[in-house]
Amino acid sequence: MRTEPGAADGRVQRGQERRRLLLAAAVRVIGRGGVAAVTHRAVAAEAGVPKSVATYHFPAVADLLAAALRDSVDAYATALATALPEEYDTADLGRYLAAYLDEHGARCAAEFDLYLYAARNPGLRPLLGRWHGLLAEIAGRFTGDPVAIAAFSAALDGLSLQSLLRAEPLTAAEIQQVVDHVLHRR
Amino acid sequence: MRTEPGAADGRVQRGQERRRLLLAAAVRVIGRGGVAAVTHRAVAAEAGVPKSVATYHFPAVADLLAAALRDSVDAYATALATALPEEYDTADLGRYLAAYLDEHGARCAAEFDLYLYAARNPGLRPLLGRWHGLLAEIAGRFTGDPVAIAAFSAALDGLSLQSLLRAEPLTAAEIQQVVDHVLHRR
DNA sequence: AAACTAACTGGACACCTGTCCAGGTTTCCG
DNA sequence: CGGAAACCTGGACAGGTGTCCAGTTAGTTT
Repeated sequence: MRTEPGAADGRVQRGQERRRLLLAAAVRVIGRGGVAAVTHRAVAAEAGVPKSVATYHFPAVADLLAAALRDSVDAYATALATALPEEYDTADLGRYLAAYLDEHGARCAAEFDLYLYAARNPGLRPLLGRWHGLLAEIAGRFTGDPVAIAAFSAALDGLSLQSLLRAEPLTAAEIQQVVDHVLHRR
Repeated sequence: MRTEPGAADGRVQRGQERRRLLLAAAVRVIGRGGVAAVTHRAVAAEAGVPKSVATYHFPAVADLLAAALRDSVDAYATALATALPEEYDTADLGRYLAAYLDEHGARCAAEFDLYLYAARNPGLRPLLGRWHGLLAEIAGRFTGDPVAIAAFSAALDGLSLQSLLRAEPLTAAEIQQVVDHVLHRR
């Protein structure tokens, strides 16, 4: 029987699973030590696989970082889509972001690190279009004003970043207050 | 004649001048390749001095990064203080930030990189208190509302960050629009 | 002028890194 | 069943890195 290109394959399937394992490990490594800490060896050790597995799936370290960025944006988008109810208000948003910052601070730091990495590698910037599109779509649920959307998007990025520098992460109430303010809802 | 401790000294003076030279070089290196690119050798080469000069003034690379962070915040604060008139409005603010992002994008990227570095090294966080104080002070000129101040601070950070990812940096008008919006001035 | 000391320097060391590679294993297709 | 293909692996190599150090220079003080 003929298999379509990219169809199910025991080898390929296990390979791609290991690939995902490596990318998850990479994000943890970045969260701990920044993009600088990403090496084939460190990521492989974090994933609990031999070093060569990393060099096989990602011949160069840059490939690993690019894939981690893509994967990271994807993961955030899907997580957001499944965690928020169909109809949500700014309180839901505040709760979700606060929980994310509290539980996954390292992951959030990793995302910003990859963000800056993309800023210095223009070839990667298109990958972030989806991220900004997501922010704009969320803001679009509350307002049609393009300036308000831009302000919302900037404020969310800024809030997340500032949260990383505080001893205690931001609370849901703090986030909601700022979001409501930015959306002119008070 | 007796010299006070820390008084003018030919050796010390030249030494501190060279120290500043190294820190400026470090920021350029970070702007180009991120914190990861900071090595004694790379910074010394960028500054045009022998490698040992860097290791003498900053025994460990971590010392170099900490000093670069402190220096960077200081430089930004003084630059802002001298570039803005005594009384300024949001248009002045937009113009200043737009010019900064346009001319010193790499430096701005370096600041965010150090920002994240500090997030992962809690001992450095106090150095950023001055930065946030500065933002709060600026916002305080336009409003007394603490939520508006927080929103302003987050939006400025977010705007700067997003500007780094665009093909063309943000314009003064775009920045002013968002700032006015966040300050509820329209 | 002599002692003192901060600043400077090149070199050395062990360690870690990216990348490549030749060979091995498992799975799948014809 | 046989070959192809994707995966996996340990090792090797050259090159870059942090850090230390003994020795030198040149202001400053006494």
